[in-house]
Amino acid sequence: MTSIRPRPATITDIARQAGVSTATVSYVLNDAPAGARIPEETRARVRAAADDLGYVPHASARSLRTGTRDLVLYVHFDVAHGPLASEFLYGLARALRDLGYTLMQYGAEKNRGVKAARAWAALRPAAVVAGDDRLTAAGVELLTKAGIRVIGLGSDPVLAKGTGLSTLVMDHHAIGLAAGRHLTGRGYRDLAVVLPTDPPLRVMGEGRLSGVREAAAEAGAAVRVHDMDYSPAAAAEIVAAWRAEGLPRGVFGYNDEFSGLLLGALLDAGVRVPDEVGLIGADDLMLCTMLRPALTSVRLQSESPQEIARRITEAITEGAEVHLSPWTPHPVPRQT
Amino acid sequence: MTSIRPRPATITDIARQAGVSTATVSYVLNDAPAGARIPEETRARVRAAADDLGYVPHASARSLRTGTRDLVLYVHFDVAHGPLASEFLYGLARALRDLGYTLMQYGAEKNRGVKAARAWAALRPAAVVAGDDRLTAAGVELLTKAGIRVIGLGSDPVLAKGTGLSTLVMDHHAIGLAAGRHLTGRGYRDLAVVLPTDPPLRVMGEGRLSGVREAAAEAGAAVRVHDMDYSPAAAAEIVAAWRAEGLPRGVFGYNDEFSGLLLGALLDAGVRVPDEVGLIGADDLMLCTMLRPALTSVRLQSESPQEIARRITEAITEGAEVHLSPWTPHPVPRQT
DNA sequence: GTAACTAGCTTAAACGAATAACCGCGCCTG
DNA sequence: CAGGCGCGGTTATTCGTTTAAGCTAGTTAC
Repeated sequence: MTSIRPRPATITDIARQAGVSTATVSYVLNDAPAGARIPEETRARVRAAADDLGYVPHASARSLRTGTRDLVLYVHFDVAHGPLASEFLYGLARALRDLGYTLMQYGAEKNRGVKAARAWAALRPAAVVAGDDRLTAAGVELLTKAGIRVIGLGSDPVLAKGTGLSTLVMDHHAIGLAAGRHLTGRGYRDLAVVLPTDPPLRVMGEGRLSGVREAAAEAGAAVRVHDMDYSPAAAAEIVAAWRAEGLPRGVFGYNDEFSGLLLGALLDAGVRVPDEVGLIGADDLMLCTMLRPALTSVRLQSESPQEIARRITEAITEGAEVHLSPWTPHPVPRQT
Repeated sequence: MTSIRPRPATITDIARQAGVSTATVSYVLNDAPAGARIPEETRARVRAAADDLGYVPHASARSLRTGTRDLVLYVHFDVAHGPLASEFLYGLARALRDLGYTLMQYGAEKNRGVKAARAWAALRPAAVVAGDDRLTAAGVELLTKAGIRVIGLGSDPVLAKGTGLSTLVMDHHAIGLAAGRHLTGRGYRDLAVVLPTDPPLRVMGEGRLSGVREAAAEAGAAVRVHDMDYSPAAAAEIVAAWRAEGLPRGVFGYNDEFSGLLLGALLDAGVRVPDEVGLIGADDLMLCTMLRPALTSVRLQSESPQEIARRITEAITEGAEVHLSPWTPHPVPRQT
């Protein structure tokens, strides 16, 4: 097999075909002011050759020469694949593109800290957005020293202040507070909260729990806490425990999916929802409208992606630390 | 603000600090055979300098020089955000990395055809995996001419044969066949199938429908078809129509999420599931175990990501057309 | 005494693109 | 007729890296 591996056309190829120098080609193709004196006839010849050869500029050769970085790396955590995260990412990508940046998702590496940071830095992005579970101080320092802005997803803005690390967080306390107030607002004084065992989720769960605790304190309600992994069996176990020790009146199930599992287990145990136990999730997934009774949830309304993208580019161009928390929670009451 | 924008260290910086030439640095850092005669003492000096400066090689400068492409672009379709797609992608990324490639997701562009192809080609990937809704013949040709392999997600392998386009498809007919046989196997002879209105989903839905039709033909069953968009209202409308014209005995709801909506609407209408209407979804999401009655579903078992990655690299290195269909459907019976 | 060899490097040329600086020619002006 | 200038480009350098080819001082062989 002597298949000639096709080579992408370069400006040199165009120059040869159009009978000009590569400089001329570059000036024409970029409409560069320095090459303003090139007559239309030559321009046309160059453009025809480029078209004919199917020329596409070599992005990294260009950025090597100009020293510009337009890549923003998004290292998603394992949990970031719901419709909520997906839509956020999509909007952000579009907004960043409109500002001249290219957002790429890069999620293969399980490794974290300096090792991961080196892999990211090799790509010379302008910024990297990464889950805080991937970041270590040494890793952040390596990136920062290389002129790469780091935006920690879920990192604590208070801790980050002054370290050069920017943050993009969901205010989990506020989510828990909204959920808790919804429950206490219904008159429930005996609350239960589910805390996922999966480590990245657990951190968020603890933030949400503290919000529920605040709401409970306001209303003089009690709060029970239950570890749960994401499985029907775990949900059944918790419900069994409730049967034994007495049902809670209001439950915050961490999010819609954990709440969905709990709801199934409650119904299996013959518990009447919401007459005996009220339930609220979070994320307001379509799932809520599939369940019967339909699940009450805390919706997270995001700021406009344009605004978030603008702030991120601010961090890039001005080297500023930005701290974003673009989601506002509000409860969506349904049947539970 | 005279913040000196930090510049990543280069081999030139290391060379200066270690008092050697850049060639030596390169030889040492790459353990190159050509530089085998460099004594340990010099090596140590170079490595110390590299460490000290926090050196990370510039991936695109390197690949510019060596002419190697190790990037695989994955242009996800809008629908690719379920746990199924997520897990597949994750495994693929890891497997490709182990083979020396870097998988990146690049999903911002709504545009398709030649315009999108140009954007992808600018990044000089070794291959691009893209939804067939993003591909046009002209776009594929542009990429192929630039030596970039194209793998169409969901493209028809029969049509692609000989065009140079590789394919990675889900066998929707087989999914529909499995679902249909499950329903006819329960003795149902009056079937209904839901067809999403969203264009990318619709194409898959049609494939699944043809599978159900085959199963129905085998058993002498009738098949009704209903358009549905992904909303509770659309589900309620279909159920209302069924009430009017007579309930189907067995329903294939396209996937778990559409089936979940249907289930909710059926229960709202007082229909007993599965006594009056049997229901099966597809994807076997955790959602199935949250619903009551728990949703029967068609699970898609994927081949090992290593094998898929190997085939993809085969397409890259040998320029071969590969046609993959790594998912096998089998029904998971639950309560519906 | 010199050719041959080795150790330990360095020099220089690429890769694809951008761009500052220059160059030859024709024409006009003083 | 020298000098200047506009036109239509070209030359050369650079970005960070790799790598083939060379170079020098010292050692060994004959």
